[in-house]
Amino acid sequence: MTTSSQRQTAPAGELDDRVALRLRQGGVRYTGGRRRVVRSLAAVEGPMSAAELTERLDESVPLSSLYRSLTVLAGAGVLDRSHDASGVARFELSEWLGGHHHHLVCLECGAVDDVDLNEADEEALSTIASRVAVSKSFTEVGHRIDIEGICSKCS
Amino acid sequence: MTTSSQRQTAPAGELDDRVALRLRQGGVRYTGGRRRVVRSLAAVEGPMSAAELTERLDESVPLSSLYRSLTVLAGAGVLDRSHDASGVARFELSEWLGGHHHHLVCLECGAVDDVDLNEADEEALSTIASRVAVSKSFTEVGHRIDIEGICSKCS
DNA sequence: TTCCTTGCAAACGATTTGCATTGGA
DNA sequence: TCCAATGCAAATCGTTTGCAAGGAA
Repeated sequence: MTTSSQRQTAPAGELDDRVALRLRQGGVRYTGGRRRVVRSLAAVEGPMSAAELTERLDESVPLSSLYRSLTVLAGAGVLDRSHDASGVARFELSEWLGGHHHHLVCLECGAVDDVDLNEADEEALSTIASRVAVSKSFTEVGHRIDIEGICSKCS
Repeated sequence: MTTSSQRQTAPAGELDDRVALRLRQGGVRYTGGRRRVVRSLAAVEGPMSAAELTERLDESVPLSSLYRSLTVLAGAGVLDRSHDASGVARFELSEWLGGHHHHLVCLECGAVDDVDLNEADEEALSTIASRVAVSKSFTEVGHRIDIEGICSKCS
């Protein structure tokens, strides 16, 4: 359930500023607990579960509080929530913070790796996605390819 | 949580035969209950939850039995399990039975619609996916685009 | 003071499992 | 006959919520 990759990472301070602004606009505080959650997620690649997050946060945060932070952050659009193969919720920075990317999902160990496409591929994909959306009278908000298979560790 | 679309549907009998063979090879029986599940899923577009399935199966099947059927069928590779926005499991025929397709996910009502790509787009997408997989030493088993947005009913 | 946030414990809901019964090859 | 499949009820487990205490504006 670990992950690795490379991605353009903005300075930590700038990240905090952007999140703080967003939360303020939503009328909620950017408290220490929420800040720790955001920083933890910014430090890893791939979405994390609440359980994994508590391990990373040395100071033991009660799960209920953690879930509340995650819920608030997701509601404010700071985090994206998805679900792994076993249905457990996983969180990652939203695209406007963490960048647009896709997922490699290992069917063996469940690890999720982030990948960026080169510009040409990304554009080709976006074109396909928006064409489909239009043909179905669907208002596209985003798209993502999930590539399923077996990661190098498991094969 | 409903859905609509078009897709090549094989004759019901042939579907049963293919599933029966697969299950026999896996050493499990193709019982009446399992047959009803498979037929229900073949009759709709988009993945269904266990709860939705019980409604469709007039004869009231206990949830526990239904879940056992779904687990067996997914384990045998007859069904694919995914999860909706709230983490509830949804099942659909595996691609070798139901055909390769992609999903339009409505962020408002949660409906999932199936979409087929034209040959050219599908090939372009496959090429991108396999190129990514290779570059990450990942053994690709499959891929799918999820297009998120607002469906025509909700907008 | 006034709300928002946090802890703790209890409540929830989807899914799973133990066990006894039923049913098909 | 014999083992897989099924029902029912109880158990799990991730996640949510009620309520009282703590904190920031």
